[in-house]
Amino acid sequence: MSKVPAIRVLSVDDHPLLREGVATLINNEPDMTMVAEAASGLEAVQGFREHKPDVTLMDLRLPDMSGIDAMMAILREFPEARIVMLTTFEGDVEIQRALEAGARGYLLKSMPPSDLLDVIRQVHAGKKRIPPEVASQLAEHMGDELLTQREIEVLRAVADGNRNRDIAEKLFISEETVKVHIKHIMEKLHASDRTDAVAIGVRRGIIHL
Amino acid sequence: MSKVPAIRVLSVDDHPLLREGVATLINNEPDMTMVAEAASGLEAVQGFREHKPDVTLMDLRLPDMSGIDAMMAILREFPEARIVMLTTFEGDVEIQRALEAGARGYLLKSMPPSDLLDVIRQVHAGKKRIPPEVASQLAEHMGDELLTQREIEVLRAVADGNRNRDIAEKLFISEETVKVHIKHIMEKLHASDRTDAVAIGVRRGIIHL
DNA sequence: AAGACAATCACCCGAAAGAAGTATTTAAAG
DNA sequence: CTTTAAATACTTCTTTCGGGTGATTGTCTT
Repeated sequence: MSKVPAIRVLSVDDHPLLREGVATLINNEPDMTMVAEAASGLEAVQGFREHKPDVTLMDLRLPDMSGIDAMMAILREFPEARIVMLTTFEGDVEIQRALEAGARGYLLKSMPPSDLLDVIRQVHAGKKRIPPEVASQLAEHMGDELLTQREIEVLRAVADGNRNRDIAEKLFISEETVKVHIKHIMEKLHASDRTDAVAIGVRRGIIHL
Repeated sequence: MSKVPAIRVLSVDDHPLLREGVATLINNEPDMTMVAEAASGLEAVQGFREHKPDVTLMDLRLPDMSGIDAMMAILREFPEARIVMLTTFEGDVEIQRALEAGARGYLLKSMPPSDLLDVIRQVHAGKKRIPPEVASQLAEHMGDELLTQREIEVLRAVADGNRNRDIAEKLFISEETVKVHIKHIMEKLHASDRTDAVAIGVRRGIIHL
């Protein structure tokens, strides 16, 4: 019989226990093997360089940089890298950003391990896999306009408790312009006021507290 | 030589991979054994009734109820239960509530597994263990006055994007009273306005989005 | 070149929010 | 039985916010 080489996996997560769980799961599968672990974005890039895993499982929030940034760093160097996000539920914007940046899959830590194995195999075979829970969350806000970079800056400043006048000073624009930005933000997010806008922005992963 | 009975552990977390990691870690220790797992608060209570574990590891956010509520439910029935919170970082208020409600320890998922084992042994021996990272976070807001239940209700309503008038209607009080509550909230949280109050409330674990 | 969009600024106006003070009622704590 | 704390309510005053309308500039796309 012909022996197929095992799928070599890299796990990136700042929770040792989670990595341990992934390692146990992976190494119990005959056709998979865990080749490395990383607890931060930098470690992830180094680990990828060193081991060239077939599939990388990447958490979204890491101590040094976001998982998306870490993924982009890897993809710049290895465009054919197969990376799957594995995270607790985040807003639809995070999901979208991850997929646009080149993630081959998006898994939730609450999913059954069998789904995880399934997606790893599919991604290794060159496919993309987005589970229905994630896809439907994504579809929820399909038509919605995205905030511009400037609007996100303003929203962050609002979330920090700044008045319009303070935001104007910090961004070197007039208070009137700030108001226009906030008006657009509230329209795009369907928010009733600035506080609601911040809450929605956080829920959807547009900003972080 | 006398054989000491192993420490029997129950793990409560809605992430299967995390539970798997805990199980692997525990079962690799000669003096510990994993007797059950639970993915929700209800399962946790049932699992405790059935197995009477020596130490219970409990996540803070579960699908059906908060980990603190689940812990309180268990403690009502078994006051001598030894429960340790094991979670990602939450606000100081969550930590305080957990400890006041009877948690014997508070661990972060980002800590090294050896710390976890250490705390389990200490708690099993009847001690309480709060790691320094957690303790210092707790000390940060030691002098601060806590929000009253009513104030938390109002803050939740603010976070939902309600105007003062709407809050007044929903809580069956006058708009003036709502203003007084919000003034007190902002003073206690050192917030510059209602939006800041919501942001701080979320960061400190007083409310959730 | 035309059109679309993002970012900028201005002026007006009414609605809301926030600051400060006073006061009553009830409930808990001493 | 006081004292304290929480929740309630009202008045006055100032500041801030948010809606509407309109305009300019630069960039990018078609």
